Amino acid sequence: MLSVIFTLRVAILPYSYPYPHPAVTTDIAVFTLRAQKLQLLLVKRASPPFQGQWALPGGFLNIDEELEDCALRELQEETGVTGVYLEQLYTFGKTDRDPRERVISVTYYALTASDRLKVQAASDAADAAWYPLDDLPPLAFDHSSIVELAHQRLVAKLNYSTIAFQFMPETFTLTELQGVYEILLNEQLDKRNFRKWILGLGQIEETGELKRNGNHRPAREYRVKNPDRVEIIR
Amino acid sequence: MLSVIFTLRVAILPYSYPYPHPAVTTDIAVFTLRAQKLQLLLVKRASPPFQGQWALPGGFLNIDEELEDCALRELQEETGVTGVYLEQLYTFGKTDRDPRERVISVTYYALTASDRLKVQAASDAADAAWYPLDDLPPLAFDHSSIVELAHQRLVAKLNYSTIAFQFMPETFTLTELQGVYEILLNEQLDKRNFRKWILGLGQIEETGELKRNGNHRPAREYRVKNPDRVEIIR
DNA sequence: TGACATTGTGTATTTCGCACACTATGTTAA
DNA sequence: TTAACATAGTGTGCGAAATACACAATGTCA
Repeated sequence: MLSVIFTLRVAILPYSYPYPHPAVTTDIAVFTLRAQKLQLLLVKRASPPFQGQWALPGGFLNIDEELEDCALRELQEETGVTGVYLEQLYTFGKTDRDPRERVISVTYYALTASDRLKVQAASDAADAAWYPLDDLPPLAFDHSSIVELAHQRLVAKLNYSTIAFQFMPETFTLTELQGVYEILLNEQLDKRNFRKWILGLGQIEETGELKRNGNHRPAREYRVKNPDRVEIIR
Repeated sequence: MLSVIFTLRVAILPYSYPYPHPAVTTDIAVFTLRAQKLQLLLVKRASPPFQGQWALPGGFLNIDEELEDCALRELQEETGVTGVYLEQLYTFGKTDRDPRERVISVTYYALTASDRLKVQAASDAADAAWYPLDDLPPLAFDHSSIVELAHQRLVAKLNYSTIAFQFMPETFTLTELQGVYEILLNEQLDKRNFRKWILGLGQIEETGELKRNGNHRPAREYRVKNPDRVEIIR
């Protein structure tokens, strides 16, 4: 009839709290802008559960590894992506979120400029690819909730921080920057008001160069004064 | 000379990831307003490490327990406090944050009205008490960082949510409510502007009663329309 | 019934967000 | 060389919201 096999593993652990411990993972929602769309980095799962389904990059925490290092390592191992802006998002721990065992996932979201990217599936995943956020495949586990929360956080932060600069290449024009905000906010912005506002923040400066891009007037190039910090504004 | 005793415990665990798992705890920063001050709920540790030192209430997650339930349970067990407003804060996981073993702490912060409180040290703690936030004793582990972050979050939320209502008793006067904001923001507010603003939010309503409180004109009583929800405003 | 202590109220000013249209300039092709 | 092109770059006016500011109203208590 039906055989139920229940696997018991014996582990020798140096701890002082003699009760079963949950597994801890990190999962990362990496966003970028490609082809005028907000896109999300996914990996195809190489093994069960959810084998063959798309999921966020992520994996188990090593016992002597910092949480953030784990997120960056998994990202690198599974997708080859490095050098992203990373921020902790939320910790998901529903008892039934993983069929194998109790798993607590500390989730992060990350942003990166599309010109920095070399995505390639690495050892731990069968495949890695960018998907437009408005056209995602079904995701494994509770990863849809993670993505939704990450997207909310990202949009909320546009209004009171310089987080959008994380999507920009080293130099850019004001028109390009405005385009980024328009994609993220999903609405058209007024050119004069946008420029007044963004320059008023005092977070970008002219490079002195002009960017030529077609048979028309070239645009001034700007750079972010503090590209590695996300500043709180207002 | 010096004996180093290294305890190894053998655990039989039904999991599929054959590597050592960290312990997972929750810690909770509970705030209330007492004696015109923002105060924090602390417990005195009954056992090592940091035995006898003050710490946030909290403890180990049961393997089949939801994270939030764990926070509420530990709070109840260690301090007797129940019925608070609870929100996830951040997950702390530095490899060296606990001398015993690797511990990932999912932290929460909580708010409660001072009239709801019956604090008493329960089984798991030697003592429990409120301390003014501006006069805290040294805290165990990395709990100072947790408190600092929780306080930041609380103050930030005052500006764009109705979180301050969580400190109010069932009915209150506008003067009392203004006092709460003044304590939390640590600045004086203009009475007319405050009333215009707070009534404009449409989140409180008159009870119809008057509150007598001395030899002077009584004040109208108000209640929160939705006391269990924290609304995002603006 | 009058002194007291706190409640409750309005207006003027400044600041910020938002709507709105034309001139400037480098490129390219005739 | 010059004129058409395509995008870059710029200022002002209006309404809403935030802020500054002072006195009349009311229940209590002696």
